[in-house]
Amino acid sequence: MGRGKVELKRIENSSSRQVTFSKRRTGLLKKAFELSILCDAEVALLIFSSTGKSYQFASHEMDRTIAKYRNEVGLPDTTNRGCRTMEFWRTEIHELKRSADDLEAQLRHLSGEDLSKLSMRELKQLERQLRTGIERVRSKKRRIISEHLNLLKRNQRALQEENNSLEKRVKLRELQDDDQNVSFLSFGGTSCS
Amino acid sequence: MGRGKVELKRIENSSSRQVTFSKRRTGLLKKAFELSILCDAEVALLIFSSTGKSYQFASHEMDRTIAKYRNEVGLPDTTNRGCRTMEFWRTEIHELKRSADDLEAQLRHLSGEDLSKLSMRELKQLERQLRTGIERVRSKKRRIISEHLNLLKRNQRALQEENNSLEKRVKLRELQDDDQNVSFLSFGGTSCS
DNA sequence: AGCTATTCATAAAT
DNA sequence: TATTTATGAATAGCT
Repeated sequence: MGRGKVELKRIENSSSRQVTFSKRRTGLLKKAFELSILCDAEVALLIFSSTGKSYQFASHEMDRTIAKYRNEVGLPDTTNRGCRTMEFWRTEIHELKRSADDLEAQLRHLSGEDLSKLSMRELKQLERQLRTGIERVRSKKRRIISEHLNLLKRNQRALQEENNSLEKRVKLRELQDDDQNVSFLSFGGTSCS
Repeated sequence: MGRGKVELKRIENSSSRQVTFSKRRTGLLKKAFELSILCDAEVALLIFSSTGKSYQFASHEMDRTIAKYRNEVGLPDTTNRGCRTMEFWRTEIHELKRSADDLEAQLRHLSGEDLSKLSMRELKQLERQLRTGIERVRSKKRRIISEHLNLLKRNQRALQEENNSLEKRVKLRELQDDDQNVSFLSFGGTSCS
């Protein structure tokens, strides 16, 4: 943004670098903040300028977020002792419960319940979502039915063919019987088993 | 950015929130990266979605940056651990996550995803549920629209009445003015302000 | 620091 | 989810 693209490499001019650092740092911190608010996310951001000055943002307790990171990455968390750990788990569980509640609310909405607090726009989104869902379900059903039909047809064809061949054999047999009968009648041949 | 401003508050619609989270997270990580390159800064960024998924960026070794932060903030870090109740919390969390997964699966089904394992009977149930849902949503929409219409009509009627009364007053005033003009012309009455 | 001309990011819709 | 489009934001280069 600005008057021309910028190549992604260290800005050599030191004062430009400083100015850009200042502007972009502000922008980055703002965006981190916005993400945490808009999307209910937990965000921690640490920035050190090349001259060593430090800037941070943390949507929650910084240590907590770092602990979470450590936990995620695998290493046991080095920040705290027992009691705080417990607090950590408690929060963790609380959040999981909250997100479960959220999921349940979504489910209710998709079932057409609890609609009273939704705006027109949200209702429209919901309807679109439901329409997409129903269309997919129907399409899946059609596929299943058509597969089933194909199967039946194939079976039918096979049965038909079997029928034909049996019929031929029967006719053949009848012809043979006739022949034998003829033989029998004509020459008094032996009986067949 | 995008089609309209966005209020800085948690996005209530969960799927919008998810989409926005995904987009903004990407943007934020990119900007963090650019800042570190362009300005030769040390940047660490931790992001956790509200459902607990984790994303990070670190221009240098993450632990190094975190240690730098701790040093900056004052508290040197401790490497202590050891709660035996931890196993309990772990289980607790595991169960919560499982039930959340369950809810998510249901949601996916209602959105027409992951249908491959469902039987015909289940698909039919799903379709019925979706139909019910969509019908309820539509009915809610109709109610809102009709209420809105009524409101507009009432307003319109009120405005019309106000118009009528204003019109009357204007006519009255015109009549009075005419009278005064007549008076003025006939008897040289004083001017009005 | 301010000021634009531009490029970017992204909310909605598809 | 990916793409597209319409718009609001961020910011590079100047002053």
